[in-house]
Amino acid sequence: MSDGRQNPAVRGDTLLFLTDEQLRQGSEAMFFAYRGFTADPDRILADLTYGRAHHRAIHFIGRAPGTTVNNLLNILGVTKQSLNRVLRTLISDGLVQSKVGRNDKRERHLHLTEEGRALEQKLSDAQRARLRAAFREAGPEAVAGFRTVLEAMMDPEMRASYARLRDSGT
Amino acid sequence: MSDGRQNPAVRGDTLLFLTDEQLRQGSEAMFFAYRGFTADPDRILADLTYGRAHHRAIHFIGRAPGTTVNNLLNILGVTKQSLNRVLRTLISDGLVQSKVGRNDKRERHLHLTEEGRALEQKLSDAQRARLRAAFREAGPEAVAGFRTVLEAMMDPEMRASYARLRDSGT
DNA sequence: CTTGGAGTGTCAACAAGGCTGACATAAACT
DNA sequence: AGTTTATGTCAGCCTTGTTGACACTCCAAG
Repeated sequence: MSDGRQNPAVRGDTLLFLTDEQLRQGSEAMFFAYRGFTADPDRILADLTYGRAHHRAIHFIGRAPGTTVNNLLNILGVTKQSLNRVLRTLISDGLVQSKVGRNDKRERHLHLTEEGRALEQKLSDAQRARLRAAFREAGPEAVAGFRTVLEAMMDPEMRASYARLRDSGT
Repeated sequence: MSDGRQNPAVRGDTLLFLTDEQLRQGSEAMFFAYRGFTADPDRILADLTYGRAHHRAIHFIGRAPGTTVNNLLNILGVTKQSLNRVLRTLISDGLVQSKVGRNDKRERHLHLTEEGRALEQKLSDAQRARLRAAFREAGPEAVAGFRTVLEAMMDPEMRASYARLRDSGT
C-alpha cells in the first residue's frame, strides 16, 4: 500500500495532494478538528450526567421524529443494549417519549418532549456556533470541498443514511 | 444564536452555506465521516487487545520520535493517568521504548521499536487507503477546502499543535 | 546547603459507554 | 402452530476517560 517515500511530487500538481505526507496531514486534521467539533457540547453535557452518547441520540431523534429504535440503531452504529441504556435514562428523565407503533405494535416511535427539544437546541446551538465560525472563516468554496471529501470518506451505508437525512431536511 | 428558520437563502448565494440547515448537514457529515475514518484501523486493533487510544499514541510517537510524555499529553488532550495506562502496555509489549531524559531526568523520551513501527505502518496504511480514495474521488480543490475548514474548526491550541506537526513534516 | 515548590511520571480506584451472550415478550408473518 | 422480527433487560467484560494520592527530580530562595 504505502511504500515509504512515494510520489516525489513531480507527477504534476494535480497529484501532489495524494502524497503520504499530505494524507498524514489529512488524518491529523481530522483528529484535531473532531476534538474541536465535540468540545462545546461536551462541556454542556458534563454538567448534566449525560455524555456524548446522549447527545447523539437526542440529535437524531430530533432530526427524524417518530423514528424507530431499530432505525436509530442503524444510524448510530451501536448495539441495542448500549443504546437502550441511554434511551432509558432519557425517557425516565422526560426528555424523550416512546410510543407504541400504530400499524406495527412491536415498534417504538421516539419523539423529543419539550424539555428534550430545549436541550437539543442548546447543544446544537453550541456546535453550530463553532461550525458557523469555521465556515465563515473558510469561505463557501472551502465548505463545498469539505462536504465533498467527508461524504467520500463515509462507509457506503453511512453515506446512504447521511443522504437520506440530508434530503429530508429541506 | 440560532433562531429557528433564519437565513431564507435569499441573501445571495455566498451566504447560503451558513443556514442552520447547512450547518446541521455539516455536523452530520462530520459524525458519519469520522466513523468511516476510524473504521479500518479499529478493525485491525480489535484483534490485538488494543484500542483507538493505543493507535493515537503510536501515531504521534512515530510522528515525533523522542517526544516527552508531557508533550504527548498536550497533543492527545487526555489526562496523564489515562495516557500512562496505554503507554505501559505498549512498553511492556515491546512496541514503545521509554528513555529517561539526559538533561532532565524527570522526563521520559518515547520512541517506537521496530515492532512498534511495523504496527504504526499497518494502521496508517489502512487509514491512508481510505483517505486516499476519498481524496482522489473528491479532487484537489475539494481537498484544499476540506483542510481549510478542518483547521478553522480546531481549538487554537490544537491548531498550533497541528501546524507544528505539519511544518515539521516536509 | 537545605528545603520547599513545581514538574513529571506512576499506581489505584471509579464511571461512562462500548461490547457479547442469553433470555423474555409481544406482534407479525407463513 | 411455529417462526421471525422488534424491542427490552440482565449480567458481565473491556477500553478509556476521570480524580486522588504519592514518589522522584529539579531548581531556586532562604
